[in-house]
Amino acid sequence: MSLSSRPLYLDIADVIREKIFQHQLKPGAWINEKEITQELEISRTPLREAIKVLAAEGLVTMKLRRGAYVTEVDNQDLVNIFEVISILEAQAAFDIASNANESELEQLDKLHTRLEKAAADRDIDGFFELNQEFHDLIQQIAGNPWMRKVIQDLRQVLKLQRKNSLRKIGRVEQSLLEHRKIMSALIDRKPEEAKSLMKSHLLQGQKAAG
Amino acid sequence: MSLSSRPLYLDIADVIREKIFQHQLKPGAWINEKEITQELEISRTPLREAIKVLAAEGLVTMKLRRGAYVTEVDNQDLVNIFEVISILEAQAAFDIASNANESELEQLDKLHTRLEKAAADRDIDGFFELNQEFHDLIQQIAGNPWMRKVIQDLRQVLKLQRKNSLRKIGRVEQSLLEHRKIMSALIDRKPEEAKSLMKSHLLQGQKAAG
DNA sequence: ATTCATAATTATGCATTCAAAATTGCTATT
DNA sequence: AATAGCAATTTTGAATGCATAATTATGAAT
Repeated sequence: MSLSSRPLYLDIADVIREKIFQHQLKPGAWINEKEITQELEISRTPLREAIKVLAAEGLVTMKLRRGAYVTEVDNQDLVNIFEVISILEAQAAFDIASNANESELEQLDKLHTRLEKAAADRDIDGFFELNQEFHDLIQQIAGNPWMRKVIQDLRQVLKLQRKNSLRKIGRVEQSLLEHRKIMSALIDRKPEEAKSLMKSHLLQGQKAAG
Repeated sequence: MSLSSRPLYLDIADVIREKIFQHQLKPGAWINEKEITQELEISRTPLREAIKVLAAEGLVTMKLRRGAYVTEVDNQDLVNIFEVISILEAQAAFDIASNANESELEQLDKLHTRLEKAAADRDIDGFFELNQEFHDLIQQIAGNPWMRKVIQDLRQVLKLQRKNSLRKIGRVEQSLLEHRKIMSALIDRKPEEAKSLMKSHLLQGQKAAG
């Protein structure tokens, strides 16, 4: 075998990450190495390397001599993480309003249209996915890969907590409204407005989650 | 033995991290596993786990089937990293000016005094260390551990590039001047001023480095 | 001497093994 | 029946072993 194009531990990290997001492994749960090695038919070596990667991402927490546990985030963590994300994404929105070219704005607008459709269809899961995509596209266009990585990692940690704010009644509509305003500010090239709209949009999301 | 209070791979990560910062391992250099295992008299297993931790921190870069290399940061990386740091630290300064208590401000002031002394003594290395401490204390007091972690990781990556801006003539004095102003803004409880001073302070540092 | 092909060496990725610590289960005592 | 102490089991942390890919060395042909 082993003509794989990427090392096994990365694939394993992906599998575990998914298990965590699907809540097959819930926050606080112990990660049973033996069980996973048997299920995936691998040895403990790449599994343990994968766990270290997830620990660095903040998804799991290592305890000395007692293995790895899915990270539990409390309300204070949510507040703190949202603070970082909102500051950075607000800046990204500012940068895009200032510097993005037309085709980039068009990409955003297209994605936004799909977001509108998902909302109209009451497709909450689809909306959630597209929402993530939207925010990541903003990072992509803003063009700071380090910022993007920081936000991706933090958004992952947010996903640990499944009381997805979008499930609150009215939140999808509210969120969409905010998105529309942000899009307008970007297209109209109003950096300061885009920035403050994005910031309050994210802080709204936090309030809805908390 | 092995009545150690922390797992071996963390110690090993520390050793390699130091080697990187001391430029014993220079950016772009291949990390020779065998050499390190022999030098530290350990096996490859914890070493490889340590390398994964460093990779997650951004200090080393893995290449499939050809091992790990010390990360090389180019000028664009510097710009991007400084952007993230400056945005976040500016916010932290804002928060401190708004919310820190007297004893916290005193701690900062004390550290600042030591910074002044190092500068007066022309102790550039000491100044560098204390400067790091100062910025980290700000994070500590601002009280957002997620933000602190993000900044710590990014600052580490900055340290890869040794053309330490403080070695430029006049930069220590300039930096000190900026610090003084920041301290004043904090003590005078002027959040907006602290924020913008901190931001320009960090962007100055970037310019000096670039 | 240079280049190409091939053999030898080395390094990586992963599996297996081993030792020490932690957990669980059992027995004896009250 | 509850608990303390000890034995058995499980699990973690780390070392060793092995297969394959990558690199280097060797040598033949031009």
